[in-house]
Amino acid sequence: MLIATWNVNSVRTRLSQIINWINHANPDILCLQETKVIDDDFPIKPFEELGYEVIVSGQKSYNGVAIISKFKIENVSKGFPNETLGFNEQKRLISAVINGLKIINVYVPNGSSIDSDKFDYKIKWLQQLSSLLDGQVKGDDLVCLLGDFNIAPSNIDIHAPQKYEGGIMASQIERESLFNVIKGRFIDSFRIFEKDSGHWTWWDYRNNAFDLNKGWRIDHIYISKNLSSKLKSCVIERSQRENLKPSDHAPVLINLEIDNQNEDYFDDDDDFLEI
DNA sequence: ATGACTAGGTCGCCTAGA
Repeated sequence: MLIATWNVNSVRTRLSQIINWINHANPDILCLQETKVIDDDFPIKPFEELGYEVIVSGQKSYNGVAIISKFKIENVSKGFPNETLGFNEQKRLISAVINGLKIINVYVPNGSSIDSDKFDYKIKWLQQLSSLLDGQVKGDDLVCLLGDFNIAPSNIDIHAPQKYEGGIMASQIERESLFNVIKGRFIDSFRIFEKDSGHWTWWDYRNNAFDLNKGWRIDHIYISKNLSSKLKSCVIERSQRENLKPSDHAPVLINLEIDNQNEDYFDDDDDFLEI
């Protein structure tokens, strides 16, 4: 099963690029962030015509997340469970169960700068996410937590770590907050296959950053530890950043060797007959 | 670097992104 995440920076502006990439990469599940559109205006039809189901949680101008799936989407949840804490006005979280796998698609706040109110919001948002996982994810659950985290987990995830040390997306408090979300429950899919620096998922639109390959790795696909033996690959689809009028982020894609539940049942029958 | 790009909203500048 191919699972992808992509901050598209407006689903309507990027629609043809997204459709082209789906036709090229053929993901089973595609999680989008920064859709920048209210639910009624989300272009669902082009995805349905390709055989996908779509769930969305969006707002005007900013934020917005969506899950696009070839398989049946169940147990849909939008935002955090406690509506009274004020973390659901910005549409940054959508989750569902697909083929028995819990998919949690996040668009973590950027935080602006570390001395801003937005930074406080980012840290508190991550605490909410950690609490959500504490409350809802049990030891044997199969979980994929993916999206735009707006945090480089370590210095090797930044093209010039010394320049950005302690700053937004690189600060210790953000990394600790992310660690507290992950804390032994998940593995970073990309780092299973690539230990070196020089691999980015985001390049600033400014200063010719992509041509100079001055990027950051801030989009991540975390899988629960019980899925580690199923993980076959994790790649950054860097070529999408070369598109005309691209998103500033590239998609990230994993291959998890788990099948449609119905197919599993057939496989089990075959095994039984052979015995 | 009070900078640079890009998108969306209300409209010729603002917020926001990261």
